Order: sequence, then structure tokens, then C-alpha cells
Amino acid sequence: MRPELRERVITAARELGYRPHAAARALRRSQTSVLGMLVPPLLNPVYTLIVRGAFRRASQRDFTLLLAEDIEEQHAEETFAQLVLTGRIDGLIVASARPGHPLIARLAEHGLPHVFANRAVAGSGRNVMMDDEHGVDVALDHLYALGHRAIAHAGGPSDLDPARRRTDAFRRWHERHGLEPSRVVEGDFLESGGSEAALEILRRWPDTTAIYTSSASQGIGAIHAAWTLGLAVPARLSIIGAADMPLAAYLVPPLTSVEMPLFELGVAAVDALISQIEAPGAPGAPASPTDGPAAGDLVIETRPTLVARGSTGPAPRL
Amino acid sequence: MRPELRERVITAARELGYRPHAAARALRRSQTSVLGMLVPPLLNPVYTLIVRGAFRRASQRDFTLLLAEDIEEQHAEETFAQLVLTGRIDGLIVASARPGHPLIARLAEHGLPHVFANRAVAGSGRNVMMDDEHGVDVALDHLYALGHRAIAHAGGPSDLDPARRRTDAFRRWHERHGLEPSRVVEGDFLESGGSEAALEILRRWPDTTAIYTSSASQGIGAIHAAWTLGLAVPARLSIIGAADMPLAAYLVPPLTSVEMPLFELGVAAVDALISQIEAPGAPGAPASPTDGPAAGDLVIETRPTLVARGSTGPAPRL
DNA sequence: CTGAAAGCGCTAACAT
DNA sequence: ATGTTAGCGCTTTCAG
Repeated sequence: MRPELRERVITAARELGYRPHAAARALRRSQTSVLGMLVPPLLNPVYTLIVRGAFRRASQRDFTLLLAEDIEEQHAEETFAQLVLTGRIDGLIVASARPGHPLIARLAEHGLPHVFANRAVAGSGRNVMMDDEHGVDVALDHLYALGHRAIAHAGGPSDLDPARRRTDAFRRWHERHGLEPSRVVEGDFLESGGSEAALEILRRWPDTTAIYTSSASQGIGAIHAAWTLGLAVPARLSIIGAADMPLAAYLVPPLTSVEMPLFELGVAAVDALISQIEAPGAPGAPASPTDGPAAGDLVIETRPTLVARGSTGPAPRL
Repeated sequence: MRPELRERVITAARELGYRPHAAARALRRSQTSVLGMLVPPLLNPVYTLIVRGAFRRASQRDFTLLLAEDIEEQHAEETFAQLVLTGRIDGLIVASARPGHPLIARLAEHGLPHVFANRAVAGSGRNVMMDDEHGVDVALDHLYALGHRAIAHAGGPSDLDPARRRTDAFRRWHERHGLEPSRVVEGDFLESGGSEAALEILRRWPDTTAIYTSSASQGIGAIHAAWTLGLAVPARLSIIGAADMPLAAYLVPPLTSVEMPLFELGVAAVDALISQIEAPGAPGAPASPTDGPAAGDLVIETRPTLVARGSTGPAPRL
């Protein structure tokens, strides 16, 4: 074939907008170039940014991202069947892991490449996480600098890994500062959880001057709780939330928060998954069965940073 | 083959968890059983519920839903190529339509089954919408009953169909009530848009006693604006937003809003799209090129309802 | 170094 | 009725 003809064919193909047929390609190469991603209910706005990072990166690397909302665990088996058993995806990002989630065992058994994003699975060696501990330190240092010493924590569900890690970090920070880290109440990640936790905190420890919440939504709930009790924010009670979102700037008062590298987390999860898929031998690098971070675990380098707004201020004298 | 053998094969298949390979099936039947859905940035929480309805229904009808975020229009061509030209999807739900969106022409030309959800395209005959006009009436009737007569509207971008329909409905309601519908300011659907619009409204018409915003996010922004101006909500200014979300109950004060049938919209969009795909002859029912609602357009039967909370109250005497 | 052919897993049309 | 076969569009291997 003359180079001239070759040129003409390529040009023609481009002009006609030719694109290889995905299904035929997938069938022949037994690789779909589709990545699955399982996320908790998207009402939790934290995940929309993670998802966006994942979409962007997948597209850059010529993969398509197939999102699935992990609403109720009873549907997990169905989701698994639909995505994995029919060969629709080459790998899966699980951002909704919980201890005992039926999917975790199924994945390991099936040998599909997969990573856990944000919610780590101990010992899996497949975790992609943010530096949550640093995020806690940033928040508590900010409160400390404002003079707060009676700081409480409205934590997330303790069986959810990032919630537990933040609670642990909260305790460690207090120990480092010679303070008693007893003011911890657990609730869900939503506004309702934050509101109820704040109410309980203020009932049990009325001299609390600041609350650190494990999510922005909980922060909103905590502000609401303070309002219902008639406590001024931040004059009487300071509130700071983990994870920032655009909304936070428009609350009354605007919520001080810790900005987390959510977009980067999505990007990194996709990269880690593709590495596994393209790894020569293994269908996903095997995890060492030790507890704690295994060899393959990854922590995003971008560190959480403080976004100071109106919901935190100097500690009051009570 | 004896029925007994048949039985054994079926049982064995089930026990082994056999599932037909999606790519092979797609190739042979030239139908992927995948639906695409294009949505505006998911930071807009309105779409998370629509998406959930769509996911649920697609799954029920044995389709997989492939979500794509329509972030910038320059990526539209790329998205189109990736989803449509490679034959990855059987049809597309477009929830991010704007006049002149490059995708609209491409879709018509290509002949792919598609519907427009929430953001209608005039004359397409493929629109699945909510009864936004009724939503406006519900909001304004509520304010009227509280004694408000100087009501302003913080509208969405006028080139976005639901924003325009709500603005039109706002004007019609005022005409029906013999009031001057002049207090309309346009902004984007986000908190910032609501805040800026509210500020401008109060600057131009200082005697305004109530604001109806075209989204919940704008409502949040409007509350924020009132707070910065030192206007009490609802004692001095009532605020009501279109579309409800769980967050609204935890704002300070809790935001009165109009609950829209978002989940149902997602469900109906999927049903409409699948009908088109399964329609015998046409690759999507042809649209009549008339202006206004065309034959194939659909309005969700569930009507918007009022959720009264703390951000609306009796009109003050100024 | 160019060109033909086999086959991925499935299903629809065919021959028994 | 049951069983066989061709071929969807692509890629990879093998023959020329």
C-alpha cells in the first residue's frame, strides 16, 4: 500500500467521523475500557466532587466511567451482577465500602481489579485516601489559636472508615495538647446527624465552646442546633466542618471548614485502578493480609487546608 | 432434548452465576441496553434526585444508565463521540439542554433516540417536564395568603427553559391578581446568583416584602443576602424557593420551598426514552416543528407542593 | 512489510 | 419441536 493511499483512507475516516464500535472492540480484546464507580447516595455533596475528578481522569485516559449509587446494600448483589458478571466493566472503584459490605468479599473472590476510595478497607492494600488526620489537626489548631479548650466532636458513624480516622485523630490531637478528649458524639453524616449530635454535646457538656464536625452537612446541622438553642455562632459557640463546599460560604453565618482534596481523590482512584488493570500479571495487585495500610495504599499528597469564615471566632469566657 | 436435561442445564447455569456477556450481546443484537444521561454539574443538587429516579427505573427495565456531567460545552462534541459514535448507548437523556447547544443539532442529525428532561427544547416533541407553572402558583398563593403584595422574583438564566417558564408564570400570576409583575431579576441558579439577585431587588425596590427564587440554592443565597443587610427573615422579608432538598430544613431559618417531583421526572424520562427505542419504525418519534408543546411532550402528573417552613411569614407593614 | 483469516460470545435465522 | 450455523465489527495472528 502506498503511503498516499494510506493518507487518503485516514483522512476519509476522519471526515466521516469514524469511531471503532465499542462493543466489538470489547468483545475482541476482552477489555471494555469502562470503569465502574460505586458511591454513597449523591445527596452527600462530598461525592459529587470526587466523582467529577474520576470522570475527568477516566475520560483523559480513554476510559468511560459508569457510576452507580449504592443506595441500599440489598441491591449490592444485583449491581454486582449487572456490572461485573456481564463483563461490562474492567474494574471498580468502591467509594461506599463499609465493614461487612457484601461486595467486598465478592470482589476479592471474583478477582476483578478494584480500589477503595475515601472509605478504606483495612488490609486490602487497595485504599486511596485523603490525609484526614491532617485535616483534623488543621481544624483543631485553628480553634486552639482562637483560645478554645473545650472542643467537642460531632463524628460520623464509627463503622465508616474516615469517620473513625477523624475521631482517632481528634483524640490524638487532644492527648498531644494535654486535654481530655472526651467530648465525642457519633451521628450520621447528614444535617440531621450534625444537629442531633450538637444538641447532645451541649446537653452533656454545656461549657463546650467549639464543635468540630466530620462533614460539612453536619456543620450545617450544628449551626441549626445552636440557633434552636438560641446560642450565637460564633460569639458563644464556634463551629467548623470537615470538607468544604460552595454552599458553605452562603450559610448564616458562613461555615468555616477544612477544604479536602476531593477532586484529586477521584483522579487518583482512577489512576490506581487503571494501574491495576494494566498490571502485567495479576488481576489487581494482591493485598498483604496484614492490618493497617498495606503496600498498595495511597494517600493524596494535597493536604487539607483551612477555609476561615464566619462560624468560628474567639472562645467566649463562660 | 428431554425436559429433564433442560432443567439441569438451567439449574447449573444459575448455580454458576452465568450471565450473558454484555458486549457480545450488544454486538449481535446491535443494541447495548445502555442509556446515556447528560446532566448539568451535579453540584446543583436538583439533579441528584432526577438522576436517582433515572437510575432506578433504568435498572428495573434492564437497562444500564451511563451518566455524563455536561461541564463545559466545548466538551460536548467529545462526549458525543465517546458515547454515541462508538455505539455505547441506545439513547440519550439530555437534562442540560440550552438553546444553541451543539449536541441538539448533532442528535437530530444522527437520529439517535433522545429526550430532553427538565430543560425543554421548544418544538422537539421530546420534552419531559414538571408542572413548573403550578409550582410558581403554589409559592405565590402561599405568599399572597400571608398578605404579601410586593413580591419579587429571583429568576434563573432566561435562556434556560425552566427559568423562563417560571418567570412567565410569575408574570401571569401577577396579571391574574391585578398586580404589577415588574420585580424580576435574573441570575444563575446557584447561591451566588440568589444572593446577588436579592441584593439588587432590595436596592431597586426597597419595599419588597417577599422573594420567590427559582431554585433552592438561590433561596439560600437570598437568605444570606438578607442577613448581610440586617433584614430579619421572615419578619421583614419572606423567602421561598423552588425545589426542595433535605438541607432546606436545616437552614437558619429553615427554608420554605416548593417540592418538585424530581424523582418522578427521572423515572418518566427513562420510560419515554425506552418507548422511543422500542418504537417499531422510527428511531424516535418525529417532532412537529411547531413552537410550544409538541405532540410527544410530557408533563409529570405529580404536582409541586408547598413545604412550609420558617423563612416565610406574614407580610410586615412598612 | 502488506494482506487475509480466524474468532471473541452471543442470537436469529435456518435446516433437520 | 430441537439442533446447527452464520455473522455482528473488530483485533491479532499467521501466511504471502
